[in-house]
Amino acid sequence: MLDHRTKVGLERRQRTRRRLVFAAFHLLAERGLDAPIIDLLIKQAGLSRGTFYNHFQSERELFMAVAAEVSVEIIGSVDPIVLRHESPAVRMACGVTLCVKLACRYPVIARFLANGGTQAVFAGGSAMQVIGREALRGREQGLFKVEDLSLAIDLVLGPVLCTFGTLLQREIDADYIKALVRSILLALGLESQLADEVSQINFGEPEPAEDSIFREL
Amino acid sequence: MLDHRTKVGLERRQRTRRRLVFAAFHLLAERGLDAPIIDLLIKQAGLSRGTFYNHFQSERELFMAVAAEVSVEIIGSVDPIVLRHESPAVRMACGVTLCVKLACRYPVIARFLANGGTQAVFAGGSAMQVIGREALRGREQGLFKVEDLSLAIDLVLGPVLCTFGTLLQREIDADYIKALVRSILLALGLESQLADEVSQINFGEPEPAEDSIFREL
Amino acid sequence: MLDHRTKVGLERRQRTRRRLVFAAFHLLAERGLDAPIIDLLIKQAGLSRGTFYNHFQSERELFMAVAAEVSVEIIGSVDPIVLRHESPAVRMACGVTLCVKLACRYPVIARFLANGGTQAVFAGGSAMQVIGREALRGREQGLFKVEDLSLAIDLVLGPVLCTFGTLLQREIDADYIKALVRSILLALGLESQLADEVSQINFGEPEPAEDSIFREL
Amino acid sequence: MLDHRTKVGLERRQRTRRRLVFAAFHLLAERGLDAPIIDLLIKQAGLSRGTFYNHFQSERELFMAVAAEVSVEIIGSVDPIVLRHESPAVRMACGVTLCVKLACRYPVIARFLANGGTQAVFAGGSAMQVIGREALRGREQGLFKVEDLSLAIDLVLGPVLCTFGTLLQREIDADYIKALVRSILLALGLESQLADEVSQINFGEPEPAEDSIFREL
DNA sequence: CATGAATGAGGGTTCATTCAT
DNA sequence: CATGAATGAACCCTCATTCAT
Repeated sequence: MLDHRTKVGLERRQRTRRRLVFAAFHLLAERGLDAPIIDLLIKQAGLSRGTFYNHFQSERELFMAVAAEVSVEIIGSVDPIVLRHESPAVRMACGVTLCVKLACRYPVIARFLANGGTQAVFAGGSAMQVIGREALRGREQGLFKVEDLSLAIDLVLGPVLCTFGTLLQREIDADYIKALVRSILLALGLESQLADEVSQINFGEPEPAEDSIFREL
Repeated sequence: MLDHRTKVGLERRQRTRRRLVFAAFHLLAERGLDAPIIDLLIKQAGLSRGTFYNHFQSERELFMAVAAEVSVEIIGSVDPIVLRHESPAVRMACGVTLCVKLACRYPVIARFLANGGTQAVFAGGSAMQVIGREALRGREQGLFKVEDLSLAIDLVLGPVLCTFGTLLQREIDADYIKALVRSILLALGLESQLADEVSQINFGEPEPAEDSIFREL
Repeated sequence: MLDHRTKVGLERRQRTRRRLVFAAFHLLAERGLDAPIIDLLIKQAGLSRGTFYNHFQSERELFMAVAAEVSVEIIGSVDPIVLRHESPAVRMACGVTLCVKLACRYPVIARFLANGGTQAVFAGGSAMQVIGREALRGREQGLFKVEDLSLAIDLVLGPVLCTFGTLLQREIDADYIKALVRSILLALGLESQLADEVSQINFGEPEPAEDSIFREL
Repeated sequence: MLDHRTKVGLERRQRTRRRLVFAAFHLLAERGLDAPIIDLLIKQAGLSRGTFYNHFQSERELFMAVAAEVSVEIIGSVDPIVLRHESPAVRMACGVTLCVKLACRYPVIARFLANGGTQAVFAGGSAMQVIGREALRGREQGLFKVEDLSLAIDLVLGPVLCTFGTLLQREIDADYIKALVRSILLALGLESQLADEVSQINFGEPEPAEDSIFREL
């Protein structure tokens, strides 16, 4: 009996928290990471100030939660598909392709990360970890030639983040993405012919969760 | 007589404005582009609130002025040396190398651009123009293979901006820069062997003006 | 339970708002309608800056609220007594008499309206409506001879506002008011003998609410 | 020789001062008596800040100078014509008529006095003196019945100032002015028939000086 | 645990006035 | 006597956070 009440309460709490993170993500994407959002946030979420502070001790904490959630959901939409492949080169291509496709389908992601830049990526964290993982394996297998791991990450992350900026200003199509992927693989030192082949693979679509925070308001 | 007075006044005005831009640049780099800085700014510049608003109608206008000045001074320190070379590949290598070296010598530049990301680069403007110029020539000469101009720019700008973030966290040496340059040239589609050769050239040092805003406080 | 909490909150809010309007009215009367008053206002009301802006979006909005409240309270103190009479001439006499008496008892009213002049009266609004109402009826009954309604209003409002200025500089007694009333009625075209009679009526005293904003600080 | 130089200098000084008063008058009328005007003022007058402060010690002093000048010029445009008549009643009618006509021709006057209300009139000063003069004579000759001099002034000034407000909102014609004059005379206690006759007199037009500050910019 | 009224430090901006040239 | 760069007190307003109910 008490267990039940506790459980119901916890679920409700989680739902409320999610509503806040969802609304905050869209507001931060739209208005920038330093914009004041609490007033609008609680309005959009239909909650009171007090409730907000019951869930997050500060605005900063909210931002961290959003960045983490964005990170988790991107990885969650992309990595399971990436892991179906073996070769680090294919995996890297797959990851980049699906991330950009995801951002095309939900431009709010591009806006959030373009606005937030480094800050947002670092706060989220896991992106770098995943890129690093494949960069390392690729080097071990002699596919990639870049020695320095952090350089390898920059070579992937830099163009992808810039592409987010680009796709907010004009349509980008499958060919654009393929060219981007090919260039990134070349930058990492993959042989030209391999890069050509790998960048031509069709990786399907990213698969965000049903109730993803990326969905439109 | 009147000319003299006018001239003295104008010079004075220019000096004051420069003091403001100088101090603002360092503060924005340190505290982020959205941080409130006017209070500290006028304190550091040793000027009054009113003086600030005699020179800039708003904080935003100050930011634009700083971004423009940063852009002008970077280009001014780098482009004259870049233009001594002929080949677009060499020029691109030279430009990237000198920019990163400049940021190594004056990390405040890295901080400003890493913090400001896209915003700061766009506001300044000229960087993209210069990259675009060489990307175009390189393609015309069959050196680079990337069709889309904005993609080419992203492939250069992205890794460089990320490198600015990296050099704030740890030392990066000449080899790191060479590896970066080589990767960027590869990404643009330059032949592997050429990329190797070009990235080995020694481009000397950037030459910022004596009274550059980059100098330490 | 929830109703109770809501009700208590609302009452509290209303009390706070009233404190702000009250203090603002006295400050505006003392220092003029264009004077900066927020600092003193919140000090006198014992409230914080934020509270002020929770109740009024801007200083202008505060002024409008004060003007409206002044208008409502003057009408509320005077009109019920005016309406006990039938004849437009008597009503007009009654209204003018009671308004001037009210201003004599609470010179802060005179100060507010003398300072604010037209602006304050217009913003409040209702004064002109009430005067217009009686001017119209008086003309319909052939008592007043002034054709143009706005002229009729000016003939009443002008002298009364000037009288507010006068009573701030020297005492004015019942006879002064009677002379004023008589002159206004004559100006409107009332027959001389009637004007004499009507201006001799004793109209008692205005009856402001207990917690009127007119009361002294 | 020196006399000549001195004289030329003084004349220049007077012209400069006049330019300032002229521009200030129009700005104050347009933007209100509490509006900041110095920046625009010196711009419109084509003078420097320093020059302004060579002529007026403070903004307040400028305002006083403008109010005085307005007063002098109104009286100067109207009183010479008023004094052609003998009867206080006719003179009062003449003065009111010409003042209102003047404000119709130069609405900037109405704006200045409507905005400034009592303040502007008092600061200027002389209006009340002239009205008082005729009110007194009229009473001595048994034409007017109002005992209290300041009440008499209020009965004239009040409606006239209100009329200034009215003429800013809609056209007023000769009949409107005649009705206004008639009402004012009645208010002062003039016999009805006389009031009718006097208010029908055609008083011509006010005669402002060639270089009056009232002229359009 | 929810509510929303109240808080107040902190920010950007204005503008009358001064003063070195 | 003219100039206009510089001054700084004073102002309006925001918004993250607290806390009594």
